[in-house]
Amino acid sequence: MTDSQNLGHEQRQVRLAKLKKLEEMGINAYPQIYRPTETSASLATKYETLANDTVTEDVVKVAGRIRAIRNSGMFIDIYDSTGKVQIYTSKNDSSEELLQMLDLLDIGDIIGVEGIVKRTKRGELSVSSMKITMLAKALLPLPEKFHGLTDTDTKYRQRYLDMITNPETTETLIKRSKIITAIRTLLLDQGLLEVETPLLHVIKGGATAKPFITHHNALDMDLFLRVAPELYLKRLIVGGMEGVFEIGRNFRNEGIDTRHNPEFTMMEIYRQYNDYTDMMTLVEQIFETAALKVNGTTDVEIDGKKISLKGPFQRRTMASLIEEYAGVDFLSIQSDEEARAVCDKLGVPVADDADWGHCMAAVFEEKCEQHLIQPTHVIDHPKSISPLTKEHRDDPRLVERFETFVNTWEMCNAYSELTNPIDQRERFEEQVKARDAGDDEADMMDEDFVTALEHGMAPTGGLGVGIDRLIMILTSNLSIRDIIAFPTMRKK
RNA sequence: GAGUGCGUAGCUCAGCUGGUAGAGCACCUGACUUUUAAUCAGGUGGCCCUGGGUUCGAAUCCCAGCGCGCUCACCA
Repeated sequence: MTDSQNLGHEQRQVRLAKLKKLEEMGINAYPQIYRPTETSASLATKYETLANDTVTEDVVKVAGRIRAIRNSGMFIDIYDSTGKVQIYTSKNDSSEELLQMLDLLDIGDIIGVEGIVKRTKRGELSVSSMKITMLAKALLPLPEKFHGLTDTDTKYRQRYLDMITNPETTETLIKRSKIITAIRTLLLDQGLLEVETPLLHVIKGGATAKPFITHHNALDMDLFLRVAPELYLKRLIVGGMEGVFEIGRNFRNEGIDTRHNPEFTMMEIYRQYNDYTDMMTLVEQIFETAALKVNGTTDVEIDGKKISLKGPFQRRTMASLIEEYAGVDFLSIQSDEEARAVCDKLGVPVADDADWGHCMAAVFEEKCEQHLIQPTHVIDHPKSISPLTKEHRDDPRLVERFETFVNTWEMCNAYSELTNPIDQRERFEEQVKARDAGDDEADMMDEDFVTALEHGMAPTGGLGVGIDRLIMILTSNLSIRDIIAFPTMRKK
């Protein structure tokens, strides 16, 4: 970046001069390796009982980034991944070499320090330096440490600066990693197999969403970045795998806001001889396990709302929620025309050719979602908005599907998977019709997938979990950009 | 995509109804073997986001653009 060369011009010049001086002293300011013997945390544990104003005889090596220099270098705070270590250097009894190095240090430098463990009069556990080794000379100044970095643009574009100056940013990213590990462990323990399926799709399918399109040169063929892994994971079930899951990125070419990033992390799970009720239980296990693992409790608070992730979650049919919040018994409506008239009366906008199912979904979104704060499985969706879902065993207008809502956000989407190839072909044909009519989010016909079903797929339960939103809930963050290390940004 | 707010030193922010740029931290010089956002004295540092316009004069007012936030639309 030519940008960085202009940044902090004056302060950069000062640091370059110090770097030059190090070179003249025969010091490599970016050495190959340094191996500390202790961390901030290990020192704190080992010397917990060391009394104030006490010097040990223990020589240790620590390393970290300089965050503060006080009293002309007498006290230096360095931070490693476990916390702070104070470095103490007395000018009175230090070598010429050490004092010279002291002069060349700046806030932001990464150094290694070999010295003796002591606790100062004021009670700060410290390393009394004998030798300071430059491990990485920083040429640019860090943001001010008291306020930290607050400019959102810089936080997202230069996340490392955000991490260095705002510990909660790092904590959130660590939690993110732990949540995913906890879920992965749970699923592996249940005997599921973690698999990988293509990100480059020849046919867009598995979700109603606008895709990113890219091009393969050698094949001279357009490809879609996947909007969902669903259709490939099901092929693995057809092939005989008992249960599979994939945690990975989906790409959807849609708007960016506090809950949407163009690439986001989705987890999908498929298990033979399960239906959607089994998937509800699995959702509860996943949420509870992740919460307990990273927070030690199933209680969370987000946006001032207290939420309990302890299962079982309430199950509510979409129809019953509509009845409660909109006062309409949608199941008694017989025709598309009547459904559109009801929407009109409720002030819910729908397309002129919207069918009964689309109307029902629209009313649910407008009138019900906003009330779903505590975890709720919304079950039994209309068929026409669910092209990959098995028909409901009690009502052919509905499907065996649920979406789990928390804090009004859709967290999960799950079905008794559609396995009937004849039915699946018809559903695809309806999607193609919608697509031809201008709905570029509708699915394409996937002949190869229908062929797979024609070979026979066992009854299967499937579940998709929006991992980013789960992480938002578990870390009490209201913006997806705060739980993704590098959110998508406009080119500067 | 629409509405709206913001953009001033490396960072965090002031800057009134227009009069030619400020603070704290950081940086430099010095003091103090003391600290915990160390302190004290002095100093350096600015394409006031970009481009137009109004005006004797614009960081300030107007228009357009760029970037970011928020809300809405689309969606998970």
